[in-house]
Amino acid sequence: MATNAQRRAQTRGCLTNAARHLFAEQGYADTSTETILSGAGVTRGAMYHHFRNKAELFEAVCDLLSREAMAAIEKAVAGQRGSLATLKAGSLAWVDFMARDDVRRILVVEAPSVLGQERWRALDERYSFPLLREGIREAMEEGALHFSGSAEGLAVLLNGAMNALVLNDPWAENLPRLRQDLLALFDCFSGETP
Amino acid sequence: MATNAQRRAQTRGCLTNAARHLFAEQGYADTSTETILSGAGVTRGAMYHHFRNKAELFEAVCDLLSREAMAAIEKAVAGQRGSLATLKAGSLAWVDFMARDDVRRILVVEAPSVLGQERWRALDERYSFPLLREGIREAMEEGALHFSGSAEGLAVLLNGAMNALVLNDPWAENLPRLRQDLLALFDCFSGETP
DNA sequence: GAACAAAACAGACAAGCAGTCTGTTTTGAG
DNA sequence: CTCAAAACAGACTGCTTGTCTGTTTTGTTC
Repeated sequence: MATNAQRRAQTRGCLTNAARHLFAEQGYADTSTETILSGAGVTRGAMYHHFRNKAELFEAVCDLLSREAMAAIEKAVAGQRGSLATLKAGSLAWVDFMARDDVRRILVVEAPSVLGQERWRALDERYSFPLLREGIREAMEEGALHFSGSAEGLAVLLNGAMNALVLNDPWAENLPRLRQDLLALFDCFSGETP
Repeated sequence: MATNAQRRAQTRGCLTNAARHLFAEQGYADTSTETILSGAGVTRGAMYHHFRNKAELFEAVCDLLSREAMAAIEKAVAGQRGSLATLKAGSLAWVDFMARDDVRRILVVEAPSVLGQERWRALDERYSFPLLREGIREAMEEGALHFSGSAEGLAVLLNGAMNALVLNDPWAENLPRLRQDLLALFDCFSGETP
């Protein structure tokens, strides 16, 4: 007594939910589809009806996490005034979300390899990257940010810097210090001489 | 009529050489050990005598490429005068080396996932990262670089920025522009107002 | 240089895995 | 009510990795 759309959402939800936890714990390669199936209470046939292969299920998990990241950023940005403050708040929210063990493992460590460079890039382009790029562009146009290169280029560089911040700190022990360093980096563009 | 050391070097060399090309072409997961074995002209027993598993062979390839990267950096740095110029030249050499299709695929895209975050970090720490960190420290001490955060932190951020530069440009089509943006980023710390 | 040990190698083998395939049940449309 | 399509079930297959036992080659010691 369920509509097809409901059945679909239910099955896919169970799968992505079970998969996100298992991928986060054991990584993509060490998580067998069998385990996901029994964790989700779904059969093989059902899974391959909804996803072409294991990698596509992984991508669905990435989409899920990316949407959660967006929500976290938008929440952090909501109360901010001024393009630079907004940019900083959004960036810190992104870093804090990505630094979570499960998120980091899936979106930062495994995703490039599992999805391949292009699909990984497309994922970023679909979610957080435009936010960062437009935030930078806006701040530059308002004169709150000075950079002699392109806004797009600066966005790529800062995006990578934040990624590294997360990746170079396996247990988030240095996170507070690195967050400060990131803010210091932003200040280098805002006209404040250190 | 070969010494054990020679036999060892020969077999390991054949394996890492075959593996580096195959991993670069098809990625880690899609390259079977069978293919590597026949490509290297080595048997299964020999391979597992020298490497505990496939991942350890991959790590040997990473070490090989990292050493080549070091050589490229040291060559580029050789004729430079001044800590900032040295830092810039070394960084660009690193970027150019990493932007190579084979190197990027193995060291940037696949390595974090295959080695795991910690071993990947250890790899960086063993090779290029100390060079970058010490270059930055030196430039800061000489007053050629100004940054209100820590040298270590700035090294992490810049390292990530360069990584992203490579990763966000799948076919190196924007590399010249992004190289310029990277130099512009360095200038933000060198006291030059854009 | 013979005998013994250790390193290097060979290749058959087993367990596990991803994806396929055929058949069944459930929903939707007319 | 009927037929088509979506959703699901589960057996099955070919491939892959790592292991295991045995063989060859090198090194060492007397």
